[in-house]
This record gives sequence, structure tokens and C-alpha cells, in this order.
Amino acid sequence: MPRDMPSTARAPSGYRKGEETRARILDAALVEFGLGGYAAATTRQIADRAEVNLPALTYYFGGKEGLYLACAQTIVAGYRDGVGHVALDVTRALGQADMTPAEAAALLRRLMAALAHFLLSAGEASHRTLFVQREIASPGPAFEILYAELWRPGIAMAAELIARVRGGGCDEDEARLRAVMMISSLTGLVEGRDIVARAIGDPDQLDAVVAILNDQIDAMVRPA
Amino acid sequence: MPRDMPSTARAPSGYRKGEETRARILDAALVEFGLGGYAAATTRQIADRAEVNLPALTYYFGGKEGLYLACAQTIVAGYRDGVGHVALDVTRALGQADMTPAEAAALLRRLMAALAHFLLSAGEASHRTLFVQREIASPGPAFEILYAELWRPGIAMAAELIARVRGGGCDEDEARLRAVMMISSLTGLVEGRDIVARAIGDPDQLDAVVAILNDQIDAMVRPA
DNA sequence: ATAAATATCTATCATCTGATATATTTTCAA
DNA sequence: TTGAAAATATATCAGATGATAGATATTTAT
Repeated sequence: MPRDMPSTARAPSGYRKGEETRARILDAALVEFGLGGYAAATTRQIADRAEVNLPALTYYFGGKEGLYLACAQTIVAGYRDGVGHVALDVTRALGQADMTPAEAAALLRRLMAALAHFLLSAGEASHRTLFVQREIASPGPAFEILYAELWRPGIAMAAELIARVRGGGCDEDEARLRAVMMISSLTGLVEGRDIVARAIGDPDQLDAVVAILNDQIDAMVRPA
Repeated sequence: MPRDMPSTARAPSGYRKGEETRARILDAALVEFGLGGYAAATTRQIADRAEVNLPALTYYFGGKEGLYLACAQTIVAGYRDGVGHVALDVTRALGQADMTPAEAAALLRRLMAALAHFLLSAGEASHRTLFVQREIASPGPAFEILYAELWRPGIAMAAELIARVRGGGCDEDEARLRAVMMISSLTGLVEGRDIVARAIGDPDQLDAVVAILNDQIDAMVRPA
């Protein structure tokens, strides 16, 4: 299918087999890149996990870096699926002038719950989150897209809502700092999943996390 | 100086030059391992940064893995210097039976402030924190020592204090979850230092972070 | 059925990586 | 000063890595 190397589009009339292979490679790459990062993941490991031979990676993605970028775009698409709806509601509500602290708190609760679900839900999510956090911690080829599509809007929305929850008693920098810390408390749970598992007998972690976040949001809306 | 490879001790009578070289290699390795992780950092990059030739790494640390472990031990030593005193106070206080929520909150504030200083203070700290977080996110040769010496006691102390701050209204799992999230909100600031810098015009970030942590602790002590 | 497009495979290359053998220089005790 | 230990340097090795050339197989349109 791909004659030009890093092609994402389909050929004019529908082949099948190729798309499945492409998806298998992408899944395998997300796991390997997520576990070890760009440099640590080898093309052979990815090919083995995908049950594909080595040149298939070049054939479908143009090379290791193209595959890495394709992973980033896949993650962004998943984020839009999971958080996009809430993000749209938040953006609309922020466009309107008046918003009570209680209304802002309710939106913030929804936003954080959606983020928690996207970041913490079992299975693929942990690899996605590790991938994103690794790229943020040491910027590589996919930094700009992940920052522009995931972190920047996430911080911006959370910060604006936090500022409105706290009314006048919170400048913009503090609101952004609180936003980063609140989101980081979620990503840290994924990065530390091994140590969290050792510390906590974990049946319903997602619910417990959302409850704690709601608690923190409630604390912000009460007068200090 | 080293005849047996991964030696940390000094030779019987005092040479000088070797210790300085060893320290230069260690510093360079902390930077490179912190930025890229074990696999991404190459021995040549480390040697170049330390202004040393390649065999010096084997000579002083027995190889790449020995150097990595030496970095971890250096970090642990730095943690003891920075947080050990507070940790001792916390341990002593927890040993005694009675502790009011207000006393627990005061100790928790001190502990979190010390952790924030250790994790966020400028310069070497960011490489240290990145090193630790990377090892926690994908366990390697240094996982056990970093978990046993840094994360486990940190979580344990914070969780016990949180449980006492909240009195009966907080089971052990919730306290540990809150502890992990609170500490992760700090490490996330280091991992996301590039995006934090974009979002926040940062003069006194450390003070602002400590203020926010104190705010969260105050919220926990107030009745829900 | 046939040719072209699409997909998969084997074999191999140039480069990089960690490590070491070995030579040379420096340091210090006697 | 002299000899041994300690430290630094050069050159090189075996293996891994990303990538590609080129052969082969499969699918689709005509």
C-alpha cells in the first residue's frame, strides 16, 4: 500500500491485509516505546512483538522515527475520543462570561474524571501514558504534537477552571501550577504503577482516585 | 586506584587525581542517564561529558551497569542528606502512640517541604529526579535500591501522617493513594519542567509549590 | 488469465555500542 | 632515584542496531 513512505491514508480501492499488519506494528510499537522509550526500544523487538519481519516497519512507517510519530498521533486520536467531548463542553462554558465557583468546580470534576479515565484505565492506557510522559520528560521527535494536543490544552482548561473555582484569591501562575500538579498526580500513578501495586491492594483504584480528586476540588471551592 | 572493578572505597594511602576523575564521571553519568535513561545514554557520551576517555568508565566503575548503580547510590546518599533529618523526626513521632491531627499535619508539612526541596531545587536535582522516576517507571538494575531507600519510606511516612491527619475517616489504602499522588505532583513538575516553564513565568516556584502543598494539607485536616 | 500493484521475505551493509587488550604516563613510597 | 602501583591513553573486537537491496508471494483490476 504505501508507495510514499510515511503514508497514513489508504490506497484508492480497499486492500485489507496491509491495514491489519500496520495496526499490529503500531500496537507493538506503543508497548515497546512506552516501556523503554525511543532509544531503548529496538526495531527488532517491535517487529518480533508484532510478529512481522523487520523491513515491514520501514515499509509501513518509513523507519523508526516515522513509527514513533505515528504512535504519537494514535495517542492524540485516543485522547480526542476519550476527553474531547468534555473538553468541548469546558471550552464552551469558558467562552461565556459568567460562571459561579460551583459551576466551575462541577466542570473541573468532569474534566479530571475524564483525564483519570484516559490516563489510568487498564490495558493500553498505561503504555500510552508512559509514552507521553517519557516524551515530555525528555523531548524528542513527538514532543511538539503531544504538548500542543494533550498537555497544553489540558493544563489550560484545568487552570482556567481552577482560577474560577477559587474566584479572586488565585493568580494565573498559581492556577497553572495547581493544574500541572493535579494532572501530574495522575500520570505519577501510571509511572509508579509497580510501586503503587506494592503499596495498595488495588480493586477499584480509578474510583478511589476520582474520589480523592473531587475531595481536592471541594477543598478549593471552600473558603480558605 | 581500583584493582577490583566496582570499588567504592579509596586506596589505602591517599591518591587525589583519581577521586576527582571518578566524581567527574559520576556527575556526567547522572546527567546523561537522567536525560535519556539507561539504554539511551551511551558510554561515549558520558565519557565525553566527563572529559575522560572511554576505558576510564570500566576502570572506575567496572562498566556501564556499575556506573548506573553508583549513580543510584549517590542519589540515595543525597536523599539522606536532604530528607534524612526530617524522616528521623517523623519516624520518632510515629513511634509514640498519641498524635493529634494538627501535629500530624505539621509533620506532614515539614516532610513534604523537605521532599519538595530535594526534588525541585535547581541544578543537579532535576537529573536526580529524572533518574529516579525513569527507573521507577521501567524497573532496571537500580529499581530495588531506589524503591527501598526512597519511594517506600517516603510513601510510608506520608501515608501514615495522612491517616492521622484525617483521623478515622480514611482507610490505609486511601492514605497511601493520597501519599503517592501528593509526591507524584512534585515529581511531575520535574518531568514536565519544559512544559511548566512554558506555562509559568517562574521566579519562586519552590515556595509556591510548598504553599500549595500546605493548602492541601490544611484541607485534609478540616472536617469534610 | 494476465499484468500491475501491493505485501512479505531473506540476506546483507554501514554504523554504533560496550568492552578489553595493551601501551604509556603519572604518582608515591622506599 | 628507582620501582611498583595507579591512572590515562590508543587501538581494536564482537555483537547489536537501523536500514536497504533485491527476490518472492499475494492481491486486485482489467
